[in-house]
Amino acid sequence: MKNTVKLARIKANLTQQQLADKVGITRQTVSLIEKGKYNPSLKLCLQICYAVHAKLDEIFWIEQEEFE
Amino acid sequence: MKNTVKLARIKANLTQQQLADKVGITRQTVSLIEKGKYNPSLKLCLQICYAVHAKLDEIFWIEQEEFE
DNA sequence: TGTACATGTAATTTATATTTTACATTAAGT
DNA sequence: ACTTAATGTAAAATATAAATTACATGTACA
Repeated sequence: MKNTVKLARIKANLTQQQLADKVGITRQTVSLIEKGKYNPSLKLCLQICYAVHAKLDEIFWIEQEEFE
Repeated sequence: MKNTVKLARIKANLTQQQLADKVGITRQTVSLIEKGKYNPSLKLCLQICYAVHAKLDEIFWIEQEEFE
């Protein structure tokens, strides 16, 4: 699950730990999501969006051609 | 997890079963997602988007104020 | 009537996201 | 050198999404 969470997080000036705290998940989960190794739930995606002031498509959209 | 999947599905002229087949999930899962009783994975959200020709924010975005 | 389609939903099982605990690496500051 | 913050990652446990099976309702249509 490729995404731009890392970029958005840095733009929001947050460490993985700070983002994790804001969202209420663990730092490990943030790390794995940024690395594209997880398929996060919609709820989590939305919470990340709120934390970094972005919308879903900015961070999580993947064109169908490059999906999987 | 409120969303507009049902609307988008009907606009795309698909039954729950047809959408389920396109996405590769069961009809029950589609029903439960439409009813907001599931918290679908990002992968599933994207596949639904592709099937109904929409983007994530059109179907799954929830403003923070009305989140949960 | 009766049959088929579309949908809602419940119980159980299975797959997998996420947590927890833990250890490693790198870079910055002392 | 030493410490600390930030990050990557692995193994085992837990939580939960999703599948499976099954049954119920309403509607349209013969």
